[in-house]
Amino acid sequence: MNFSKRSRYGIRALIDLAQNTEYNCVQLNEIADRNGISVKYLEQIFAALRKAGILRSVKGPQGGYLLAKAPDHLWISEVVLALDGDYCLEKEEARDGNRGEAEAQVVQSEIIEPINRYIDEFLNSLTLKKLVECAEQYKDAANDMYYI
Amino acid sequence: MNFSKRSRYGIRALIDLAQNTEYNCVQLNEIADRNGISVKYLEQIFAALRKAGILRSVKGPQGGYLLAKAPDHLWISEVVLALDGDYCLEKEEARDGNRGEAEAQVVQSEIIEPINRYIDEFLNSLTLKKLVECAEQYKDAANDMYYI
DNA sequence: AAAAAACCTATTGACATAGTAGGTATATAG
DNA sequence: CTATATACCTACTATGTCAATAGGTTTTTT
Repeated sequence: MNFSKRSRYGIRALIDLAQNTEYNCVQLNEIADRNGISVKYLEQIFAALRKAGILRSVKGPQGGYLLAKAPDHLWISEVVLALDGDYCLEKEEARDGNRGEAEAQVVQSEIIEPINRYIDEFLNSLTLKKLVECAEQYKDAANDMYYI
Repeated sequence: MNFSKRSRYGIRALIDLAQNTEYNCVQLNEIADRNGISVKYLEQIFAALRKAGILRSVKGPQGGYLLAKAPDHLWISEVVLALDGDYCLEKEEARDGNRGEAEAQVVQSEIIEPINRYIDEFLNSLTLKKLVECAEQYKDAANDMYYI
């Protein structure tokens, strides 16, 4: 049970991008560098985000990436879906016919489904904007530490 | 993001065991057979459950397995922990020093931790007894279908 | 003594993940 | 118009985990 690096890096990179864009695009290698992520790996991640309509890109010198949506209309569920495919836990089914069907059904309805529902609702209510605000708070707090 | 077969099979087998024990032990191969699970694989699963103090075993003819605890005192979190180790999502950390530390921290505190908390509380409040009751309800419902 | 059960350890095949490598295409700046 | 900076594309690889299989040994009952 885990969250892939792909999604984690993608989300971190989007937070970074949202913070550093000033109507202009931001270069992928800058983002990769600021976050300690392999450039080549982040390329693949951004390709998927672009295909999903989450990012827009500009080629050539001074090119880079832009958010295709406002951060408060970009849900984290979309991002995870674009990067990892369906994040729901796999359905539990008895192998053949009805041997152990009741038991499999119970695992499905009493464990898998409730967890799926929670994660789905949770990621569907979380926007990039929220995460960016948190990152700013965190940075402010870290800065304050220096001045005490 | 998924639940392992190991845990799924383990839980299903425990539901079966709880339903079929009558103060006597139940043979592993019967459980495996009833649930369409490989005997050899279930052996490994039961070995782990025994080491975790969830099952007791009796060797020799007429031997088999018994629950080591009452079903209403056996939490599903224990079972998953015994079979898969820690089921919490891995911690998100910036790779080196503080490059991207704020972003990594946000992923950790705003995504990973809330999901972990939910799953932990959920599995910690779910007992085997509850699952057995559900399985019985499900079987009754399936039986009723025949008589309509 | 034979058989039935648990118990133990090693091996395997398939697959996914995380990353690397080496290029091509396109737009801008000079 | 050429060099360069950027995105874009496809293939490959190393590692590890999961799900199972295989082939035994040990213990206890009958």
